[in-house]
Amino acid sequence: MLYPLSYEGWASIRAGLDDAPTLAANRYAWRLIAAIWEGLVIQETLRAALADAGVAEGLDVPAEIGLERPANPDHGDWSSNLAMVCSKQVDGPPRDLAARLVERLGAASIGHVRGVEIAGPGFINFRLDDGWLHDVLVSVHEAGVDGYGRSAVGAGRSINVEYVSANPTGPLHAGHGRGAIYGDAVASLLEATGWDVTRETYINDRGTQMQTYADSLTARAAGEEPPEGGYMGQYIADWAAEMPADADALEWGYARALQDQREVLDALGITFDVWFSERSLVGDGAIEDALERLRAREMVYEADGAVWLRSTEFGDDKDRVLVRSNGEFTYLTPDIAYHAQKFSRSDELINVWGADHHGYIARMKAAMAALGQNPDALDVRVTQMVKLMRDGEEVKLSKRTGDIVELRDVVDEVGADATRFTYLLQSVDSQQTFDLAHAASKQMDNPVFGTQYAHARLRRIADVRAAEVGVTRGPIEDADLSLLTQARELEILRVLFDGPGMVELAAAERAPHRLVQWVRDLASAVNSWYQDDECRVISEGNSAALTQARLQLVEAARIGLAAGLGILGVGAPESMWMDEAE
RNA sequence: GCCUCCGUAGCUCAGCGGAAGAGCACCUGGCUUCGAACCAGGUGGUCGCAGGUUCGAAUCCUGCCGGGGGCUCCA
Repeated sequence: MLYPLSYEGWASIRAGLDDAPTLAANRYAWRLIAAIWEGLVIQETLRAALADAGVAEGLDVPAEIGLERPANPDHGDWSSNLAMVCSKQVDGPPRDLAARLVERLGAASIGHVRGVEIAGPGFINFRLDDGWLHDVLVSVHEAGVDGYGRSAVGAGRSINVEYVSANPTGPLHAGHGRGAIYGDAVASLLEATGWDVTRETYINDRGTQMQTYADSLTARAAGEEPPEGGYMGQYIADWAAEMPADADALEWGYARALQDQREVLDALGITFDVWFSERSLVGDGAIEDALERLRAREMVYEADGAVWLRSTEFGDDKDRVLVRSNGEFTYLTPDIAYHAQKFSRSDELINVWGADHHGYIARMKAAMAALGQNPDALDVRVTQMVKLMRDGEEVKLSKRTGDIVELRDVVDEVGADATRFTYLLQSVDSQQTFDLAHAASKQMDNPVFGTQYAHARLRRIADVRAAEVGVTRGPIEDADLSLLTQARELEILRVLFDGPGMVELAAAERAPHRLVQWVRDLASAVNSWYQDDECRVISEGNSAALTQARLQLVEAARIGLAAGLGILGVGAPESMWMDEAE
């Protein structure tokens, strides 16, 4: 590993590992070791130093010492709130405690730290030399596109991510798209952090809506209007025209709808490990088994000729019917069996549902609790609605479905990468306005374009421009990275430092938009750097060593963009010339 | 009525316990130089309102106001 660790807290590592009074320092020593192992070490070095200072000051040091990179450069490179958090433990204002801590810190020599100061209500601000950022560059190279941002925090745990789960009675619409791409990105984030992930979708291929769908197809095939309450979209007529005269309308229509859905999902790069058929639960008696388990636990009762689940005992508003008085299951019952089955395959479950299913969460969690499962191991994520716009006007109609916009139309109009990226731009907690024209735009005001463009620019420098002047990037060990001193060069490295933490955060929060935000930040840093004459990679005024150092930076930034986009399922193009893109 | 999401710059939205942000729009400036499909600078905000918790609240809690969604022996 490439970190010349000058922090003398190493002494405390050796001395303190079995020294009970310095348990806190001990904990930080181990964290420091782990950080060195993972390559990004500066944060834990500072934490270990702060922990030592705190322990020496007699403080009960918190398990997670607050340490962040302030947005305002006046506040230094790193900033800690330790003195404020611990001020209750001692007499006097936080700034005084901070002063004592800083004094103790000064005694140690901490790698890359040039100065420590107290600011505001008691922040301890560290100023570092640029070397810590050059270390970042090396670690990015070592990780590469396939390793950068990835970690093992979820290792050893399995998780099932269920998304899309649409009725096989027609095409997917734009609302499905949000859940589909969100679920897929969450699955990728969890994979990137070491989880054993199953991507799964549930097919509601049983029940009354299938018969309604079949009746609608049959009616259209006979040249009639669909029955009352039937499916009215133009696609029904189109598909009916394709349907062979002797086909079973339900089975044929089922296959047709599934094929249609699969095509769009394929176009978006979404593939499932498991397509779970609701019917299969009937075949293997899983529904009856689940009911039996609930009965055995005395979680059901009969009333008014129906079978009820005591879901109110687990926080639901009301008890829920499992078997109607006419003897049929409600929608809930097979779904309970399905979730129980998923729990037999994975440690944890994530469901991605549309906002209209929000009210369903409490009863499903209650059902899991009634079965003896931990309801907290079922994480239901709800995606708020999407409104489609084009040039400021709402788009409501689709060619085939009549009343809703098909996902296929979105992909056809803006392309798969832009569709994915645009859906992922915002938190799924907020309603989204998806402007089709904007998402397809080939200008910097479109974040998709700006990000991919940044990657293409880097490729152009590294592959084309360097070759034109007969330069190739050598081994990073031979590069003098200390030549990278320009503000915009260092800014790229700062953003690259944040990447792995952002992936971890985005995975933990199931919030891909956090990673999107980071990728945009990196692209923005790259695009600014690119236009800066002081940062030119290929230039007559540059020494060979400077060119080499900058080529290493180009590759690191490229790795960051490609890895981030890769986890999001968005392409990192080598070129974006219009004629090549079309 | 109950549950839930949202309310931050003119617009679209991040930030969700630590020292108010981005893009667009608007104003100004920059192409004989790695792609100006670009870049830089500037204007612009009592973070819906009122209490509370905290050394510290856009961020947590409570109540209200405004908007979306849901409350079915539908799926």
